[in-house]
Amino acid sequence: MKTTGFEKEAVTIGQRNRLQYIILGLLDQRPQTGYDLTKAFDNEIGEFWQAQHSQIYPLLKRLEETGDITHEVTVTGEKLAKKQYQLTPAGHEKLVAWIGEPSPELTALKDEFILKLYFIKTVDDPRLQPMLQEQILLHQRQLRHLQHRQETVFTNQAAIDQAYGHYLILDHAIEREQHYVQWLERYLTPRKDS
Amino acid sequence: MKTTGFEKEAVTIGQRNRLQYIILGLLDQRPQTGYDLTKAFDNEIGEFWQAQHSQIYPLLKRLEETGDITHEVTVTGEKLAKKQYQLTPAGHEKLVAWIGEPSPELTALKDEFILKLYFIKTVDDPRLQPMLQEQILLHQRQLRHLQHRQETVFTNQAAIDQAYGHYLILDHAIEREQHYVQWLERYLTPRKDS
DNA sequence: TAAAAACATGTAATTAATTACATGTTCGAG
DNA sequence: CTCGAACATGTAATTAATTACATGTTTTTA
Repeated sequence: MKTTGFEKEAVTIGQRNRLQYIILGLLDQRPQTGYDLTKAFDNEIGEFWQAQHSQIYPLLKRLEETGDITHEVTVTGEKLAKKQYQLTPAGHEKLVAWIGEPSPELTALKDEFILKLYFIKTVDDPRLQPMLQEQILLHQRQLRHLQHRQETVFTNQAAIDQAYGHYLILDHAIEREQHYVQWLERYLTPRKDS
Repeated sequence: MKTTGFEKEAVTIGQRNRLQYIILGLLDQRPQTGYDLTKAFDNEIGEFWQAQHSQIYPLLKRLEETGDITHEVTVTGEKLAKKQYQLTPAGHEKLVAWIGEPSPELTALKDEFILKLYFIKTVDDPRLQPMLQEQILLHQRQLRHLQHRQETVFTNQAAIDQAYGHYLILDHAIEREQHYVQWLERYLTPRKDS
């Protein structure tokens, strides 16, 4: 691959760019604009992946160049032009291929609290208990948020059957937060009543 | 901050650069070389943060410029010069300040398997069960690895007392993997005996 | 009806992080 | 004594991701 001299002409997308697959997956559900895709990260996708519009718009352009998506312009009102993107057959294949690939990598979790904990050397460090308390509040809040999402999104069995994967990951996230809180509470020393 | 004209002269390190604190924290334990720090990511730190030497060496240079660390050169054998880095009082303060700050952000977990699951729409999708099986093997392996680490690193109470935070995060990681495997197994449909 | 919020789309600058390039030394095993 | 593994330190190129800059339209609400 180093001797052909053609590599620079190819529109290449980094192998580890997983955002592109999220975009393909979202567009597989229905045609959407860049704005719509951006909004999706405020809602369900936001629970497990983050992206801003400044990353999405350029990527849409690249995906169109690689032939994975196309767009058509629709005009709302007098002059506001929206670009509705949709998958091409090639884009759909690419999505299916990605889902079918093995996922042999462990999550690279980058939890700042865990990082700080590592540098707490002794059980009686006065910073430990306040840190645990802060994290309990944080994760209890996240747990309530996730439970609320589950209650509002999956109100009946039909909703679960139509978006089973989404149901699974929300269920997984809820359990993860429950266990996180339980773990934190186990190491929290109750404060004395004064 | 936008009108002084002096900003460009300051050596600034991005606010979210948490690798610098890992380096400060590791150097707080004992003076070390860039190579030693890199090795630390192959071992315990590697469980929850990743960095290559190509990121570490330039950062050591910047931390020295900002006055957080200093180094002295020691020669091994005939001519191999090692740079032993150590914290300055300013660097120590910076580490302490960071640990003392609140950590109000949730982990941005970027789990490719979870991402793929989101796009599985129905319970009878033939890709689902193989995906669950693959992840069970992956997380069982990780669980065994973590348990082995715990058994070898924390062989007695004294070891726990000296590195309590490390003990906590290893304990946390083990429980997280246990729950992950349990969760996966719950959705795994047993294969029929043929 | 005026203002604010939401809709809509982009680029620029910077930083973080990975992969590849590049070089040389020391130590231990065979 | 030689060869390979581990020690040791850097830079370059690329990609990913965030924050800031930049502009304009439509809809809702006060």
